[in-house]
Amino acid sequence: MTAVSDTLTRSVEDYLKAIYRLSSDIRPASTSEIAQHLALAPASVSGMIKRLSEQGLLEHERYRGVQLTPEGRRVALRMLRRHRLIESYLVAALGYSWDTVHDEAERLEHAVSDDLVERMADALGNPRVDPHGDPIPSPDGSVPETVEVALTDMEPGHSARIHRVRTREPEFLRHLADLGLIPGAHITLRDRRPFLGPITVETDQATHVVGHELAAALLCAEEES
Amino acid sequence: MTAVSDTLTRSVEDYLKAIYRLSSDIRPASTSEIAQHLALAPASVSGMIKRLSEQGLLEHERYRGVQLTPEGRRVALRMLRRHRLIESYLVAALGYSWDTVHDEAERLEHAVSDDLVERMADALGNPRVDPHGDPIPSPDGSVPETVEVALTDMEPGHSARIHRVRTREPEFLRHLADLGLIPGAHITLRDRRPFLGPITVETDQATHVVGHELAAALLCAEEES
DNA sequence: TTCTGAGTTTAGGCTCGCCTAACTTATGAC
DNA sequence: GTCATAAGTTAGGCGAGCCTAAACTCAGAA
Ligand SMILES: [Mn+2]
Ligand SMILES: [Mn+2]
Ligand SMILES: [Mn+2]
Ligand SMILES: [Mn+2]
Repeated sequence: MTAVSDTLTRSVEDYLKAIYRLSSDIRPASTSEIAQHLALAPASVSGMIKRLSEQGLLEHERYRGVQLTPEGRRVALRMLRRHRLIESYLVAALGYSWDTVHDEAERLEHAVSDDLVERMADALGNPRVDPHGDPIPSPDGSVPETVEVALTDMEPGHSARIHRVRTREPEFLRHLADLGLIPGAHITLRDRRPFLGPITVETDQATHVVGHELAAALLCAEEES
Repeated sequence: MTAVSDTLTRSVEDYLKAIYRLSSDIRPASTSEIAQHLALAPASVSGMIKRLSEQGLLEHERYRGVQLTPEGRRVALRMLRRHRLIESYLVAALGYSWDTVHDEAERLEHAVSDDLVERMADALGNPRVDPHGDPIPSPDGSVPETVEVALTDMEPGHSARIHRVRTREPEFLRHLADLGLIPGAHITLRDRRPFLGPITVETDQATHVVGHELAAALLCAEEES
């Protein structure tokens, strides 16, 4: 029983996670995208792609990009579960703040055993989302689907609950927390200026005018007003 | 501020830990000892020794062995603190048993940040020994000295408290726990047969006749009877 | 005092994972 | 339809970290 996942290096695990994020059923991930995401030279990525497709972890169409095989996806989701549970555990059990957990999890995800991950999950009561609102894949690799809309795509006057925050930058995360724009917060879109202009959003505590980029990072579930 | 410890690989950290264990002020660690301890070929160890002595982490006298420099010792003690605190945390916070924590700690020690280690220490109230009774070096690298004697070196009739258990083998550890021979246990040596013969030891619960090897793994602090 | 064998080192080879430089392919502007 | 250019691939190199095989060192036995 030498499962593929027993022999994977840290690099390989991070490649597969990156490709999972960057590709979809309809769109492969390009070499340069992957290189950018992992801060590597495109040539290095080409080399790794060759190895991983020979190992059956991804499908490569030359000059077109890559997609994960079912096996590759399995590994990616396993890493994602680890990463997000570790983040959750650090926040809930060790007093970390949501802007500092990512780097720690990025390393620990490769070092923990399945046993440890499940113990952390149990200790937390098997949470379904991590501190940033990202869904935690189940051990069998299923990811709960949710209907989410970016704050930039909502209509003025509509209300919603913030589900998820799409950034890992500590400064950005601290700023969002300062504004009360965190997962679970109830908000109403008050105004939206055209041409990527500022957005006025009301929380239960205050009203903020924020930039388009910030608003685009907030994924929300719309609610009846 | 590029401290040496920022650029060390997992391998290097494990080498330094091994050399810390195998050498003393009066006795260097030999190539073959290190190779044995890390399950590597002696030739591989020779190569690494060359690199590490060039980096100033150890002193090498050709054909004689190695000793840590102060810098090398600093790194080794930092790893030992990590290892033992991780073991302690896994047992105290996540329900691990003392026979299963070692392998997990052996990997995690290389992945955790100083911040995380100190958070775990705080969560546990800064313990001074790990689940096996091994002392946890302080952040500044000092190790509490204790007077310990192996059960095999005690005189019949004398009483003691078990301080420390010198093994990492899960089966051995489970057996010791079954017999109640764990750190903190109060014991009295009843009989000691010559020529590495069996040893009769009495705990507060029962009396056991154990082999010499087992008794040699129990480090005790003698008490007045 | 020589010799021999255990222990140590060197030499050479391998994979992984990265790099830069040079080349190849696909694409879309014309 | 050509062709410039962006994107992708190949070629070659390097360090880390391991290996085996061969050469060397040294201490103790003869
Ligand atoms: Mn990672
Ligand atoms: Mn997250
Ligand atoms: Mn280790
Ligand atoms: Mn221990």
